[in-house]
Amino acid sequence: MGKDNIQENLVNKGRALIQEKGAEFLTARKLSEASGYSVGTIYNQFGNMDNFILIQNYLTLDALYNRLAKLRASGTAYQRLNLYAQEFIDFVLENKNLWFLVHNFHLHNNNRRFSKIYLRRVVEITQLVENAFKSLFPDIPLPERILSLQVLWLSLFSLSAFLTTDTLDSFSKINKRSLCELLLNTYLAGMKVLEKL
Amino acid sequence: MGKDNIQENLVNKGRALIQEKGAEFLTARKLSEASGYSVGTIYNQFGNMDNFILIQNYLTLDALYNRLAKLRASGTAYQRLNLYAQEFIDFVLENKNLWFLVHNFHLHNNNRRFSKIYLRRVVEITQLVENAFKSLFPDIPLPERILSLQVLWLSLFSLSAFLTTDTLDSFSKINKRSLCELLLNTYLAGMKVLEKL
DNA sequence: AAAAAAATTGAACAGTGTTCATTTTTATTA
DNA sequence: TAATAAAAATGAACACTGTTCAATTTTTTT
Repeated sequence: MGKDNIQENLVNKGRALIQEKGAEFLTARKLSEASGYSVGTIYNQFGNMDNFILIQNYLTLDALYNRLAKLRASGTAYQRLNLYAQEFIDFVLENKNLWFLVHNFHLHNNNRRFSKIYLRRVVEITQLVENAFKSLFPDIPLPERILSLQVLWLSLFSLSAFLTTDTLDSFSKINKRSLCELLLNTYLAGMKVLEKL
Repeated sequence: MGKDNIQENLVNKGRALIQEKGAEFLTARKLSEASGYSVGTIYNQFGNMDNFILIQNYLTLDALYNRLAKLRASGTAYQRLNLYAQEFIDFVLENKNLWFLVHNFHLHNNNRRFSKIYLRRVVEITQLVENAFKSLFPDIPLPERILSLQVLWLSLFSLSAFLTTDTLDSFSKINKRSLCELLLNTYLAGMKVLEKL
């Protein structure tokens, strides 16, 4: 098949496959057929399928970061945190299959760690929110503020896995969007109280 | 191999395998070798491996429920909620591989739903906590209280996936136990505030 | 003891990720 | 340009999945 930018072609084609048909559809052979490159070429480019998925997840986190970063200067700190949450939920719902893969992979990956390549993105997103946190909770010392932030962000992150599937449909008729918003608002209210103690 | 209670033998042997060697180790052939029964016998008993895993997860949730139910009558409502959380965290940390499988499966299952067989257990655990909630937040109307409860429980549930792996080690030096406890206490403090509005 | 029914088996099928000798393409040299 | 060397692309083959089902073994009934 075509000569230049094999890696880019494969990444784009694979991304389209995931978005259209779901993360489970992505196999080396299916990607080979869909892209026109041989299975061997995929392995020459990425080493193994885990690395390929890692790149996809990096791109997904990158896209999320860019969406959130746009809101960097909007409203008060409290408004901004709510806008971040809204945007986060929108992003996840718009990219269910990609987001499913992010959750899916970090659970299945052999070493079960955030890979360095996308740990950086996770940290960057955390720092984005930390700026809003700093204004909102000036009285909480930095270490504890970071801790509270990490707990909130990880809670929303892990809870968002449920947004990508219909797992919850049989458990509760709860609206998925309000699920995350209720967590955020209740948690922030709690922080505000605990701040003053 | 032996005649009676094939199903029970397979479930027990499989459970030991998961606990000792991890969920990834459990395959039809490995279970066959370890148990002495043929692969075909496994399929005669369970139909497919998904059903086998479903039974394992049911047993895990059953064990969790029993651990929590013991605390049913202890302390004040607030104390009890903290005891529930403590016990929940202990259980997860003591049964990492089994709990990993619970999370793992509901994400990978084809239909991506809580199966009926263990949805009931999840609901039962929820009701256990709802009793403590009722005492703690008498002023919140039932529908909203249920909602808040489901959000908290699902947050802790999804967050607990991180307790089963070392995924977080590169993200934060945060103690995993305090992770869950901070979520609980901050969320409860927030509910207490929002209750009075 | 013979026949019928039930239970157990494991080779075989289609799928997965992955490897690597072979082929093809590209770049370099004469 | 032709011959040679280096690099890149290939896909059959390997070891592993879950799953099936004709053939075997065991148990039950007659």
